[in-house]
Amino acid sequence: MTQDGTSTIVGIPQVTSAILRGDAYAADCPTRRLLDRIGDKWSVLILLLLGDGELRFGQLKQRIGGISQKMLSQTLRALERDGLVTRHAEATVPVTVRYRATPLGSDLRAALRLMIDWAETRMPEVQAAQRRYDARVGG
Amino acid sequence: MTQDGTSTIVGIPQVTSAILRGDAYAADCPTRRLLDRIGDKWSVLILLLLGDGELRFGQLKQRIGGISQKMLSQTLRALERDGLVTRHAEATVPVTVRYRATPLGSDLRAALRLMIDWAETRMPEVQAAQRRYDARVGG
DNA sequence: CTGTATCCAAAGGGATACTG
DNA sequence: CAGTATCCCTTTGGATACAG
Repeated sequence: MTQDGTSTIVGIPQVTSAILRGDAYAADCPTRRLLDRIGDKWSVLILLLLGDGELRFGQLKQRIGGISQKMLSQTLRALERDGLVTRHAEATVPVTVRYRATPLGSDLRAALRLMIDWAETRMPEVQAAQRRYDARVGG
Repeated sequence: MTQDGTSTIVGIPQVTSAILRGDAYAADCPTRRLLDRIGDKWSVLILLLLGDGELRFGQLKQRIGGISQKMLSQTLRALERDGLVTRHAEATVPVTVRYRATPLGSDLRAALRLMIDWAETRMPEVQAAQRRYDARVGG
């Protein structure tokens, strides 16, 4: 901890160890950037879907309601760059592209599942809390 | 599955069961909205910090590098509304406010920890993948 | 200390058109 | 089919000022 109350962490800052030490999270922490990407709206859904095996671009697009071609393409490229999915293009006419999760991506998917399961099972409690809050604020 | 290829799910759509059925995720699925909020950049960090016990507004602000007063305030209110954190204001001068995670919030925090731990331990692999990707695309 | 309100710049992301 | 490029509107979020 430096004198101004923030910590300067070299190498790969570990957010959890920063917590244990009582340090501040560096704003430019690589782990935080990665966290932003993997917690991303579309990344979560794509990884979840790719747990079932290979899927084609169009299949992903169809099954993720509301995603635009641009965002799907963009997110897939980011996932590929991070080593979370692989892309295989077959030279058919028209071209066939298949995406699948890498072992690294599958591992992340397992962690994300927990978050998704939480959201699904706890949704009623969240909605009840919202109603209570709104009633309290509104009244 | 309706004829246009999308599914209309009533009540609380379950994304995982939608996957198992091969249905599309509804774009307006409440679970997806909740997922967006809990995967949010700031929510994750706040919940992580509140696992240690109570923290004051200023302490949170100090320990989360780069968060603005506006976003901290805004995110805390959203978390409170969802029943994930509680807010206790003491009528001191100036006022003292303490936040802590609810049981529901703590439970979510456990799930988020897995995601964070993944990010921290797998970061080297992700960075290696990025270098490989950039080399392949650049070259 | 813990907020809220406002302004405004920057980023996100949809729609559309086009290509191998 | 599976993208890329562009336009442009919308949302996000920081900075600042102000208040209980």
